Amino acid sequence: MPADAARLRIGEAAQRSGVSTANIRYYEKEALLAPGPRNESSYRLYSDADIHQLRFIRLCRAMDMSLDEVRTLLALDRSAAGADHTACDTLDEHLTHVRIRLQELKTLERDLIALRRRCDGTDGHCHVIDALHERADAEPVAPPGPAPAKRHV
Amino acid sequence: MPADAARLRIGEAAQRSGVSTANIRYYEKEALLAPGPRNESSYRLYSDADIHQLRFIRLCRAMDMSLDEVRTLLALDRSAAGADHTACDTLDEHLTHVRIRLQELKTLERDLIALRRRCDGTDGHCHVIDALHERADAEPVAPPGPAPAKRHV
DNA sequence: TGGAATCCTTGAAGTCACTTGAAGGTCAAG
DNA sequence: CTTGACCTTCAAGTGACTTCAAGGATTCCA
Repeated sequence: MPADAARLRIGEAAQRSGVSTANIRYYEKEALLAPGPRNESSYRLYSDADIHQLRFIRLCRAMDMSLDEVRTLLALDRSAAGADHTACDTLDEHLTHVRIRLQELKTLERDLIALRRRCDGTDGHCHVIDALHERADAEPVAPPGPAPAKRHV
Repeated sequence: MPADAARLRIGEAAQRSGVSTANIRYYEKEALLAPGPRNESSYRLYSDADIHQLRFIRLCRAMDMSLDEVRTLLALDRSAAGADHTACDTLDEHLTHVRIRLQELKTLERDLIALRRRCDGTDGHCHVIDALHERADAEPVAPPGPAPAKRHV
């Protein structure tokens, strides 16, 4: 047995993982972290491996993955992954989401800058709202298509 | 009186504005659209001005403004705006949000690409999860600071 | 005239990833 | 012996919606 794994209570686990105590409990409820041992007062106890897993989840979330995507990765991890490329597929899909969102935001930034300029006009007045009204009339309504599909990014 | 404003029922209002019927009712509940007249069967009826306002809201939402920001703009619009620059301030704040988010997503994209490369490795195996594990250990936990503050973008 | 399809109404609950709150048990220090 | 920091549970709140259930209105076709 390696140096006895110190069992931490949820507060310190939170500090070391960067995941709040409430959030840790939430992840347990959502089956992203298996329920572990408790002490005689029903306090949850966490091992280094648990801390690592929490940090893993936090990292994935920082990359804007959904909890479902994280669940997929964790499951792959447990069940002898490496052979197939499911993790890659998950990642590729996610990368696609991020890129689409990036494009949208870039367009958005341009739009907002254009809008903003209406305020610095020659007459010292703010025409931002006027501009929005003009565009509300000009904007085409989504063509036939069945709504642009929601993403989680 | 100008050419009698045709009063549309919610379905056609939805089609012309690009806002779903359920969403139109939601906006009414959230006071983004004042409750208008009904016909003898309690069907909501919408004017061209209502359609315009719905498109205005949709445009703002497409720009990732929160309903609160949109409410601010609508209120300014009603109450003789133009004199002051509150709309501009709202817009500037929003632009800042968008730019921060843009930076985050760019970093994210780089990270994901780096991660993805672990799959095309020389040994034909997928090391994406390995890479995530390494980073979970390496990542510093947030310093003292009081959490990074939530944004709505 | 009957009946099916399509529209409209309401209110309630579901979504996602959490956070916040209430009400209480446990434990160490002063 | 009390204070305060920690832990427990369950419930409800957040934003911006969507979806569901149950029923009334309208319209079309045979």
